Amino acid sequence: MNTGEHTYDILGPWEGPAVGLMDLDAFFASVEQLDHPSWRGKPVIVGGSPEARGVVSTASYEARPYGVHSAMPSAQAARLCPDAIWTRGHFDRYREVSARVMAVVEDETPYLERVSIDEAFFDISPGRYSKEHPITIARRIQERVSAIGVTCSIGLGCNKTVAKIASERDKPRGLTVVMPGTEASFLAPLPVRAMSGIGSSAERALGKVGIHTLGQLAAASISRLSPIFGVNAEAMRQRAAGLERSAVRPVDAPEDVKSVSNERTFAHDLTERSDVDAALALLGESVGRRLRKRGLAGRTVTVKVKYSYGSGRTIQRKLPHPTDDEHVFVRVGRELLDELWGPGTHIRLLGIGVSDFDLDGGIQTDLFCEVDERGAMASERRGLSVAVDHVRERFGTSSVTFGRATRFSDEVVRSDKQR
DNA sequence: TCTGGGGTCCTAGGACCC
DNA sequence: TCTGGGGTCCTAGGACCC
Repeated sequence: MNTGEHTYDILGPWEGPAVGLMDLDAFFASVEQLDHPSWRGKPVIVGGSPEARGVVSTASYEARPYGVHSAMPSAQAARLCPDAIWTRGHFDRYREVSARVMAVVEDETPYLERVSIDEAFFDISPGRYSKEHPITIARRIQERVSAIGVTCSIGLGCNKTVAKIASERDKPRGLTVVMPGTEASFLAPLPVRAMSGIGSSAERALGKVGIHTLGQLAAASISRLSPIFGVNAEAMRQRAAGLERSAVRPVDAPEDVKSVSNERTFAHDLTERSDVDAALALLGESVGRRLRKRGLAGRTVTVKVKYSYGSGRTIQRKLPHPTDDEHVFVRVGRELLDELWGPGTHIRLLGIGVSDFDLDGGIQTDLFCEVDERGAMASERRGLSVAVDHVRERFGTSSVTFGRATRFSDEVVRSDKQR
């Protein structure tokens, strides 16, 4: 529990809305420590390998004093903290723990808005669902989450912007409360970058017109903000002033997916077109499997490339019919690649994605099979894809690989093991 | 040994239609 | 015979988030 200026042990009355933001502390690393008791109390880093141009996804609190943090290149993290325990991560397990945590919060209030695997807003305004004091509920959420084996920090305030910023004040295991009526003075001295939605680009643009703090942003004229935020200028000003009123909106994550994609940065640039095609097939397999698992079929195929000299391109094409079959969308992906490929091309990153979903993937795909001139073949291939998915579920991802993808797959495994 | 792998949302221009 | 305007679809790219 925080003992700082924004925490209150004596519960005064709470007037108006109460919104919380729960953030799981060093979540991926904490799950690893939960699952590996011998890793507890030691620096643990979840991320890509230092040899393969990886970056840090999450560093445990034991690793942070060494200067290791999220998004840092793994090579740098390995130099700073040579004794760290490294893992690439176990995302199915993280999803499982996350679901249990979210169920705890949802048990306290049905007004839950999951924003990522380790974060959620919740509305605990007195009288809306429970009459209990918001601070009482927030403390109980922290206790109940701890019982699962991970910890969380919570920010509590009158709206989402305030709750989010408060949650970052005191980690891990912090509870930071901004009492109603104090939000303007809480926000005013903070740098504009503290507010979500303002990244490096907006920060730079605001700096050029002399706006550095949220207080200055709250006091700025719309004519000064419009060139930077466009139609959102008024909303951003309101948020900076502590006046945001956007609702906590319950979202069921699975049905809300807008796109499914897979991309990879290679330890060594790809320079042979045959390797690129094989890589695309392998990336596409995972996309197809995830689409079928969720019952999604999409109409737009996107291919993404980053070249060795840093610049990147995306290119997409709309299909006549939605598909969840990688044999279909990888073939389109290869055609799109023709436009990004030329002599001497060095590819550092390659990705493929499917978006623009129809409501019912399965039925739409069957329609596709009927109208396609090679419909029978497409239907057979689909049966094969589903069968392969089942084998993978039981025996692991590397148990089945198609023709040309095999060579690429071996190379990936080798480079992963160089560490 | 400098920069990942998911995503979402917005903008802007061209094509095309009426 | 020379130029309007609105609407929608498609595509590429940028900003931002965890």
